[in-house]
Amino acid sequence: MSCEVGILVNEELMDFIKSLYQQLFKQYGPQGWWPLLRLQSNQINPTNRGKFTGYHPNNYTIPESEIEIFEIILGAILTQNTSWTNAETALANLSKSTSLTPKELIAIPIETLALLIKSSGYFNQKSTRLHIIAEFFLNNPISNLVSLPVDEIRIQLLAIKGIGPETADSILLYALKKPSFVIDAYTRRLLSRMGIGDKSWKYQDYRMAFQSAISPTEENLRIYNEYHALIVQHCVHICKKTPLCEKCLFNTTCPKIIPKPKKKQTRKKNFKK
DNA sequence: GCCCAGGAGCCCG
DNA sequence: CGGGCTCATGGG
Repeated sequence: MSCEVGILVNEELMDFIKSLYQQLFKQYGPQGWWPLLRLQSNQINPTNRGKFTGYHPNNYTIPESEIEIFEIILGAILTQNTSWTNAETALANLSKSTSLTPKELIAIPIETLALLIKSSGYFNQKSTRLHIIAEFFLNNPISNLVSLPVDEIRIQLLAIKGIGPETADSILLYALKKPSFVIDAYTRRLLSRMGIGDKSWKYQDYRMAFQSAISPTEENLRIYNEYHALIVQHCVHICKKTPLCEKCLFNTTCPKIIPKPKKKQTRKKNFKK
């Protein structure tokens, strides 16, 4: 199925991808990604955090300002390999100490930044990377960036330390409203269990499969937005690491290809303590 | 205590 | 180019 210049996406696969979207949307409805702090019904505090109230189903005008765009960009970094709950707490802390602008973010010392975002994990890495990203957006104003073609913005984002393919596509799609399909671990898991792809498939192979089936146009922007969010919704609750196939809407059609015994998460031996 | 969460970079053969 | 390691908190 794969070749040197990427996978061959045939008609059957494209139909599958289009059909998968229809079924997910019918099951779960509009998801309203990406969440914003201002849409939280209450301020984040120890009792309401993690309730994911910042979503906005059926409202595709979000984000509405450069501040909100930058908030999404920061959130995309903070949530890397981290639950949104922990990233959200970090973002709320940041917003209390600064307006979320590149300029003000750079003014915060790295050490201070690290303390503010502690809850998101990897705080030493992420604090330095937030500085790098803030500097990029200071030198490359969003108003200029959005006028460029999506592929060109993507290349620029990927050149920034701390932004890999998934984060770049999340920023393009949810912050900059550019049609770039987001692939994550959930997407790979869902597709592989349904018999699509194999170990040779890389990020770009999955991305191209989706983008061949649903072309990256302005009019498909909403579908890109919802599709990724729907996959997350489905995989968090049903197609989990240990899947709940009995509750799954694809129960009768999915081949349920569950790969090998999962290897344990690497854990640092703590000798000095 | 364990596993996991909306990854990415770097190093090494 | 692929595999393995590192980063690290908070919730279940």
